[in-house]
Amino acid sequence: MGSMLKYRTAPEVVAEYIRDAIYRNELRPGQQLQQEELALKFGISRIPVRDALRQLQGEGLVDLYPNRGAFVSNPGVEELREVFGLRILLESYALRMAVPNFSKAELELCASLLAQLESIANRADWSRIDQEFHAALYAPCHQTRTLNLIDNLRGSVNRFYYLYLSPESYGPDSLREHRQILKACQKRNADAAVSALEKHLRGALKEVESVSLAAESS
Amino acid sequence: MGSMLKYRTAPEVVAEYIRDAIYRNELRPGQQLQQEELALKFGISRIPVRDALRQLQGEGLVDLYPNRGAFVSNPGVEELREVFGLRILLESYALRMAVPNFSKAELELCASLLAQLESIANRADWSRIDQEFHAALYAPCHQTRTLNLIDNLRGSVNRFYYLYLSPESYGPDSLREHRQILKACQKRNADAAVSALEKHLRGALKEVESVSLAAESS
DNA sequence: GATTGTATACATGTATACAATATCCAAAAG
DNA sequence: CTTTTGGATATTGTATACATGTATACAATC
Repeated sequence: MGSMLKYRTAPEVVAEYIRDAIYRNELRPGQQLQQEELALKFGISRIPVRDALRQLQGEGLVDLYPNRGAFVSNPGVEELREVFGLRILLESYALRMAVPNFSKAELELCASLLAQLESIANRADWSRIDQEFHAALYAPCHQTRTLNLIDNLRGSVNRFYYLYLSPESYGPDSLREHRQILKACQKRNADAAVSALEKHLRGALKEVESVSLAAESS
Repeated sequence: MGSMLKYRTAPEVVAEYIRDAIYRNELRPGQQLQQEELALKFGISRIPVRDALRQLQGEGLVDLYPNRGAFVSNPGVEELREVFGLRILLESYALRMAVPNFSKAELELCASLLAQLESIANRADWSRIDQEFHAALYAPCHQTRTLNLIDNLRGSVNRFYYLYLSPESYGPDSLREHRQILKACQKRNADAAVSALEKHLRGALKEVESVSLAAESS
């Protein structure tokens, strides 16, 4: 990490709030984000809010239209398919590099996160821990730009996964695949790990597709 | 600004200028970008300049340090290797999807750009046409986010390729590989095209590595 | 002499004020 | 009745002014 200063600037605070709210589906796709409203909420002026929105645009979470405003990005089915294609490509790439590097501690972290997932019912916690589990899987590849890209891609589509689906519907399959991935990592079997991960992502895409298609035709 | 072409907003104009200057190595890696100076240059205030810098940060061309300023990004050898790894992954992916889709017109565009490359001596033109040739190769995959990612990755490292090397040194190899790629596309041979592209990129990485290592040890 | 503390200059961060643009709705024309 | 047009309103875009943080140079201390 660049600096150890926990020093957080106003635009970062605002960006983090909006990002989190989008992840939680508190802010819905297509919804407008008004500068004045956000400025009032944080007791600041619109300038740092604009900085935050620019940053989020770079992450693909927000679309900016000149003189019209900022909107939570709302990808169609085609774009979702494209992003999932990229995720499969990049997450497989990162996982394959990570497998030979896993330390004992890193494997235990994954196992611990998986254990937490096994005993979770509510949507918000599942989403957060799921994210952490995947991040822990890829982290040992030690490539910061790659990890950032993966984070962005996951962030821009994962919210659809949790938008309408209940943990009961996606939980069992997802958990089984998670266990397969981790077991393969423990055995240092990169091919098996990647193969299980791909199945996992293709399953997620199918769920998201059905939800998204239903939403578009309404 | 004197004659404001209505085709873009001020931040975009500034961002494009800086981006282009970085590509041309007019602005060197590590160099500071002062808001006031840029504002004066364009006859505007610092606010739209700040917007432009935020945008460029998202593209990875500029690093922003709070209360200290904006600097042209200056990746080390490790990061260059990482980005080239990502480029090989993503550009191969895009090219493989593009090959079956090439129209006659698209193939002719590539051929025309290649012909221009054959007869170019100066560095700046080579860089621009080379960029266009590669863009034309991947465009038929019709995946906008993928193409944007590739553009960003190319932009953040390609400038090092043209920083110290003379066209005489990289021209011949590069041209031969370009011809191989295009020929394979014309024959709809995706494997051959991707294989030639990978060789091309690995060669470029080697050149950049030697330049960058020399610069770091100085 | 080297290191630490302090003052000054300068660049960045942000608030306020104003300008430009888009949106909305009512009134008029077809 | 539909379409168009004009202006009122709201929101974004930008300039100016002020506040805050950082770096450089110099003084004080060990």
